[in-house]
Amino acid sequence: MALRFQSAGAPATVRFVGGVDMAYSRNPRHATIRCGAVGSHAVVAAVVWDLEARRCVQAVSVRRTVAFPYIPGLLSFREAPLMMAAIRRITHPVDIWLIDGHGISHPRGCGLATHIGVTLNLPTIGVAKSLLTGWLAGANKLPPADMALDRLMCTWQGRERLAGYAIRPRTGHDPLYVSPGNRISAEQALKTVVDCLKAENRLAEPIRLADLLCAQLRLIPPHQRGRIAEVLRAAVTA
DNA sequence: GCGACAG
DNA sequence: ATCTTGTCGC
Repeated sequence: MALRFQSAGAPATVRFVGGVDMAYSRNPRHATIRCGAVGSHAVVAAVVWDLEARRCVQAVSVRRTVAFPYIPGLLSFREAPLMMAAIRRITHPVDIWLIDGHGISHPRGCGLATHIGVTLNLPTIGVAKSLLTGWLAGANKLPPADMALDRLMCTWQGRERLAGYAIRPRTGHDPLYVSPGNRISAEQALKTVVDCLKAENRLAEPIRLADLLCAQLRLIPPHQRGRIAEVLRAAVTA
């Protein structure tokens, strides 16, 4: 099958939603390298969330040395290789992936979620916590404080278009920016993310779980395989 | 030239 | 993202 960069090819039903996130830690062998810098370590966590049973069915992690610096607009060069390594470790079926970053809401229409989706030919959704580019329809620049949901507009390749949606899962908190990564429409992407929200949290559950895992795993020395396995095992809900 | 800039 | 004390807001 040829690689596709489009909204077609979406999953017929969405039950198992994957979530991926990353965190950085220091390289134990090179105390001089700052955390997050090239040469430091990165921890990736990937989880599978069962929307029907409302539980986590699998959790994996990958740890690697960071090879590319952070450059706004080029995040996928830094994080996509590691996230894809974690995704490949998942054995449980996954209908669609939630990626911590933007999809087509990107200066060139190709954010982290799009990059991963196209490369692996998987349905992906970008779920970002802040804006990289673009604006909200109706607003000039900043999201209105009382906004519940609004269209996210973006311009790339000289054309203005709907990039996704901004939603506010918790009133008073910052919005979440949802845009298609690959093989899904903006509307389907929005619905999927909303379905993954828990009333008490700002983040969609699959990404929140991956977030939590990373926060714990980054504090564990890489050689302590037992402790890492223990944390991953505890993340899977009975 | 100036400011903005996912994680 | 990560490093960090006190501090602003609900």
